[in-house]
Amino acid sequence: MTFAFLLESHFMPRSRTLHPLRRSELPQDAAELARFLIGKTLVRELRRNGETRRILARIVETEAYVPGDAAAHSFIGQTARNRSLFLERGHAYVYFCYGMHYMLNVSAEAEGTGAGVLFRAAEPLEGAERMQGFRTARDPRKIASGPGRLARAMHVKRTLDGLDITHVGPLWIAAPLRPVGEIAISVRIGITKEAHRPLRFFERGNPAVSGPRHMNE
DNA sequence: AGCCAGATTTTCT
DNA sequence: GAAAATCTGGCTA
Repeated sequence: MTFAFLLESHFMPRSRTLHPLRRSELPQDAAELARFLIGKTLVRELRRNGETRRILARIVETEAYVPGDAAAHSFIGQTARNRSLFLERGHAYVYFCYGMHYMLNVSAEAEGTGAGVLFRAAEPLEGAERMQGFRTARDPRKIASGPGRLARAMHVKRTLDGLDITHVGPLWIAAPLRPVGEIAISVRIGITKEAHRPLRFFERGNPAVSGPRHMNE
C-alpha cells in the first residue's frame, strides 16, 4: 500500500525539475494514449497572490473514447461543447456533467478526428493538502478517485478547455516520477452505449483507483 | 461493502 | 424536456 501523503513527505524532494511530454511522445490512437497515460504525472499550476504553486498527481485510471464510439461526446460530430476533442492530440477537453462536476479529458487521434481520453483517477504526489482543500473528502485515497473528484481536486474548470497540455502552463503532463505497475483493463464506467468495450485502463492494486471492487481485479 | 435517492445545470432533440 | 463519461450521505447487513 503506497499512500500519497507518505510519498510526499518521505520520497519527494520539495522542488524538482519536470519536463512536459512532447506531443510526438503521445500515441495518436485513443486507446493507446489512455494506456500510455497511466503512471504519468499530471501537473496543475495555480497562481496565488502572484506566485505559482504546483499540484502534482500520478495518473492511475483512464478511459478511452475512440472514433466511431457511440459513447463518445464526439460521436454526434463537432459542436460548441466538444470541439476540443477534434483538436490535435494533447489538448484538454473539459465539460460539465450532472449539473455539478467537471470532467477532464485530453484529445486523441489526428486533428479533425473526434476522440479523447478521460482522466478518471489520480494519486496525489505533491500539494495533497491543497487538493483536499478543494474538496471535503476525508479519506486521502479518495481525493482524486473518480473523474469528478479528480477535476475538483486539481481545480479544473471549463476555462482550461482547449488548452495544449504538452507545454508548461496551467495544466500539463510530465514523465512518471515512479515506475508504473501492472496495467489492467476493464469495461468503462457510467455509460450505457458501447458499454461492453474494454477501454478503461488502471494500475492494478492502486488504492486511488475508482470504481467497484469487481472492476478493479 | 453494496444499494439507493437526491442534487443540479448544460446540452441537444 | 430528457439525459447525462457523478458524488454524497444514509441506509441495510
